[in-house]
Amino acid sequence: MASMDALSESAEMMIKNINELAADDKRVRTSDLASKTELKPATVTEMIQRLGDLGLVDYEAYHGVHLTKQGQHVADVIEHRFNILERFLTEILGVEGSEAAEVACRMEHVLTRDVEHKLTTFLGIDPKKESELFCHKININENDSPKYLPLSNYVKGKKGTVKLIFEDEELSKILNEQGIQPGNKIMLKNNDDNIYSVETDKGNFSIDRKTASKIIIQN
Amino acid sequence: MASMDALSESAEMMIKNINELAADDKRVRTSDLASKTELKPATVTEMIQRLGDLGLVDYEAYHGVHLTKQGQHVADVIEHRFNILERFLTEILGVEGSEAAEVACRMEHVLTRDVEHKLTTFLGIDPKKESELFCHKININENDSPKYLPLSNYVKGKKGTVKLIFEDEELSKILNEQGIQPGNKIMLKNNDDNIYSVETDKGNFSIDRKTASKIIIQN
DNA sequence: TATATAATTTAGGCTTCCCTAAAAAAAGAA
DNA sequence: TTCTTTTTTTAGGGAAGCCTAAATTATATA
Repeated sequence: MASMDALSESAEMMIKNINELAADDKRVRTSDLASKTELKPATVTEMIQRLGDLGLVDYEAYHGVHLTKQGQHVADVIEHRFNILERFLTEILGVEGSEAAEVACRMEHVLTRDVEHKLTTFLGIDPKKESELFCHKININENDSPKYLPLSNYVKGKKGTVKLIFEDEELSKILNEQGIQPGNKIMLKNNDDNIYSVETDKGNFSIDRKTASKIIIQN
Repeated sequence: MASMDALSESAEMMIKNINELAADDKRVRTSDLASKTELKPATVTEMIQRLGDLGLVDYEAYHGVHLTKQGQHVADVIEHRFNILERFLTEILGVEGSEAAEVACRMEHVLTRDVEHKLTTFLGIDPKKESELFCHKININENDSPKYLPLSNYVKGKKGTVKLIFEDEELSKILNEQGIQPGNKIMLKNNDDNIYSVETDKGNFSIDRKTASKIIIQN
């Protein structure tokens, strides 16, 4: 197995792009890689020849490339690292989408396996179940006449839009980072006594009643 | 102000090392940089000449370098980024020390200012107070405005209110039974490495760092 | 002070990664 | 099928970063 650590960022990016352009089992063409990477065709040729020498890519002159088993493995690792970094940046830190993608794209090349695993676990994903990474879908159910209610009075299992958060800048900031901000959809998954379990597009978490009472929801 | 983004990782590393070797106002010698960076002296000369051309370093042939104001600024930013990344990796993710340092040292060059700020805030540090950055402890005074921190970062002996528990309904249930639920007061009695001893109104018990990192406390 | 030793720089070479321009091959059209 | 157009490769060049070996400058010592 090729030791990933030897690969440059450029080489890894080329592998990533080959992977993203690969449809069916079709070979990826130089010109497609050139436009995707914004490099000149001659540069792409040079790079894929190098990757060919490394056994990461099956290169045939004038007939494009496709990833070898080793190359595919590298691509998978990079994709995984990108995904968890992007999720961490957007869901935990609240970094805006396109910037998160850019930074994740730079960071993906310097993660170690250990850091990758620990970050994956931190995000609440079982590192063994790769599949979880790629499905974070949210069910949308349409509702009836608009009502404004504090989240503390809201209906279990119901989805609504955050309209207002009372006072407390510090609290707002924390809530914002978790996807609770005016305009966003959230769902009250469960509540008993003092605990309100909420699902937002940034994930799940729990808040107390007092906090919930400060969040006004429109269904 | 020099636009950081133009600098290569190598250049930034050289600036970082110059900064770390600078004592008093003494100029840093080529040979010292060579041994610290594990580069050959000729390579160091070449690099510091380039940095000189960029105005980041005051270079005088045969008499070493010292950072210009611009260079010092770059060094400060990098040091800051390294510190918060290292803290995040060790304190939040639980990455072992030397690996955390290595990864932080690679990542420090690809952070944007926004991500840097958000990560700093996440660690419970006010990004505006630079000074806090360099003291490895988080101090919370009685009269501070409310701060939200992961329990894994909280202050030993300090009482705070649980605000939020990330993810994982299973975990929430278990914690709830132990008195860790949003709205409740808890105290971090002690922590070493991976074990966090907590006192709640239901008694005392211990959790691991990973779990502690998912519990957000407000002082 | 003169000279030996140590530190530094210059000179020249190599690889990666980028480019442009020209040649070669493949694909499309007549 | 032949010829034109498009795609791809080759050839050659430049900057960044690394190197070794040789020349140069500074420093230490006799």
